[in-house]
Amino acid sequence: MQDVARLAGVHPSTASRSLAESPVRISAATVARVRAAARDLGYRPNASAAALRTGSSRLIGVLVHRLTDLALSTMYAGVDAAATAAGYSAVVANGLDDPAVRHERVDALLARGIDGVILADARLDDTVAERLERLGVPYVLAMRTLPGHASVSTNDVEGGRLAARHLLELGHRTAAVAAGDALTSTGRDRTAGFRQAFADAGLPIPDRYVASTGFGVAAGHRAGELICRQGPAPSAVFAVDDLTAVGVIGALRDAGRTVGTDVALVGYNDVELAAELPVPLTSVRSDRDQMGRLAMQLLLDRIAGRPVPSTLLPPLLVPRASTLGASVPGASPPA
Amino acid sequence: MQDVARLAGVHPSTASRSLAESPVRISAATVARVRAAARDLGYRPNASAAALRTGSSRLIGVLVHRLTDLALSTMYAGVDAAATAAGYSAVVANGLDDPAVRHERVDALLARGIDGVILADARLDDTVAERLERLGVPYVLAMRTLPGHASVSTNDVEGGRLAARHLLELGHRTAAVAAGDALTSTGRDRTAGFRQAFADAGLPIPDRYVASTGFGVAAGHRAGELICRQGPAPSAVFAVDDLTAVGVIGALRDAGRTVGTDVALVGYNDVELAAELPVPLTSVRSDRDQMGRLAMQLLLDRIAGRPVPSTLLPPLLVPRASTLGASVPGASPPA
DNA sequence: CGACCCCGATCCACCGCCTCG
DNA sequence: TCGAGGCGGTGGATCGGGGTC
Repeated sequence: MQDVARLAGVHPSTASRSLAESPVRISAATVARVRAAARDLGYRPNASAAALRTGSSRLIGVLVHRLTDLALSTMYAGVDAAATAAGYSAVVANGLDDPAVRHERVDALLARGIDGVILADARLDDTVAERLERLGVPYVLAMRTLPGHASVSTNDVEGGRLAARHLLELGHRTAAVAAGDALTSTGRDRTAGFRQAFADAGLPIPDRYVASTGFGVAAGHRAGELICRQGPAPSAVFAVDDLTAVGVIGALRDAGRTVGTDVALVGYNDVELAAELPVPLTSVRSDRDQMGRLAMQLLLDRIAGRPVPSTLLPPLLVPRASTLGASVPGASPPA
Repeated sequence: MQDVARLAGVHPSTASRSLAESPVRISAATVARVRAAARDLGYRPNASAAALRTGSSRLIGVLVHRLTDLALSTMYAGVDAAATAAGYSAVVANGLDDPAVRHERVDALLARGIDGVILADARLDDTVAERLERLGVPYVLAMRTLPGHASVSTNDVEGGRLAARHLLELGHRTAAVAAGDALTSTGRDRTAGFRQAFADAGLPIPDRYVASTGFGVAAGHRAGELICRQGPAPSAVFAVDDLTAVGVIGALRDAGRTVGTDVALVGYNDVELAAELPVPLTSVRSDRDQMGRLAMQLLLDRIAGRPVPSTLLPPLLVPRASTLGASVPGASPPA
């Protein structure tokens, strides 16, 4: 800054003002001169100094349970894009769904002086959101919701219903659910919407067909195994997450059943690979890029002290061969 | 700090030194008293102030092309674990394989005063690594290599050879390659190792069977389409990345061919979902968690001014049904 | 012609921590 | 163990010069 000021022939504070987004009380000529000098010198403001002085680090924290979850990493891409555009940088922390780890990671973020947090790993049984609230740290939930906290998510109850109606229309009368984690809104709401639609059709789904083994490939495999062990075998399975669905595919395969032929399968999120599987996977699409961008936008609003509303993004069913190709025993095909 | 010092009944500078990792010239009793006071007050040192004063932000940057690449997100998990253990935080930046974007993101990282960079998106045609070198910013390459720069990666030439030998042993005499991005070491080396092994067996692979369409599901689909357009159809395909392999599966399916039955397919990285596909995918395993941890370790060494060696991790072939189940036209099955 | 005002630039104290003397 | 200075920006307070009535 000293150097820039010297080169431009002005006082450092004048240089500082000239470099601000919208310089005030500085002549256009001076601004131009200073900016040219800054460019020539390759000047880069020291973020630590600015943060110390202003009290704002322009750093935000993003808490996820695992970044290897495809749905989360695509959501994060949206956060990153919006954050970068607003001059913020994002620090991601893996919470691993362990309460102790999550609080530790939040501690580390707070010590960094982050301006706000995007909580993408909210759980019904934990207190990270409450703690942020109590500490007065701006935060917004993404992907998962929690009553009383602002969030951006897909309308998961509706998404579950969409999956169910699709299967019902195809003539299915029994279905199982790989329900993810029962302590997350995503697992709970998608499952609830699905079961509700079946119940509304007079075909309630017994609890033993609902396997809450968690999210991810391995968890999906376990869910598939549990479901296969129940008799009689359902003609359809709803997995509340696409990678979980892939695990289900593996377990069904091991049990000698073929998805898309003798079992229908619906996933959730519509990640890119769903369409490329040997039997393309029917999935409920969520707009995760939008979710991430919106979450960042809301966080900026909260940081600015504006009140923020929760937002529900609409889900969209994308039918593919994993349901369209499956036969429905004991039912006539739809018109 | 003032508060902590007051509560402990000492001078702020004494408190500061008591809170240091290994306090010097302070009595044990004082250290204990100060630390107790800090704990009671929930004292959190201001990272910006410390960074400004010491010149070290304890922040590192990680450059990836996309975090939605499963291989990279698992690698990042290793980086994150090692960084956290060492008291560092990682800022991830998506470079999107666009040179301009990458340099911009590096600019942003530098402005943050990051202590070092893990470059996981190195390309043969670009200059980010050179620039970091020139600027004197400590950095280490991960996943991809570049001649003359320290890196941690899988021995990709060997990995390609493993894939080829496996197919050769099964009796395949023709193969195509979904070769990823030709300007990355991962695409280039894996492909080179594979072709070399086929050439060594007297079965060189013509260029038209090598599709360098990039990484990822969509790129894999394009590669599969290109390969299908060539005649005669090869009995095996090697995709240099598992998600790319999934795209290949989709394209082959669209062309009426079935992986594991009439085409053998080998992927790379052995991501978790490979084993769960309807036809489990043979893949060359890379230890990406280890890769990330090691990269962080090497970066810390470089930050400390120690010279660092490049490291090659050994690949491991994991045979599954996508190759074991495929018939080999015109060849007798292996003994 | 003098008093006043306003705009552009400058001065300086300070953010919180670290470390030398 | 204490005291003080300074890391590098920031922004309120202040100053000065030129135009205006």
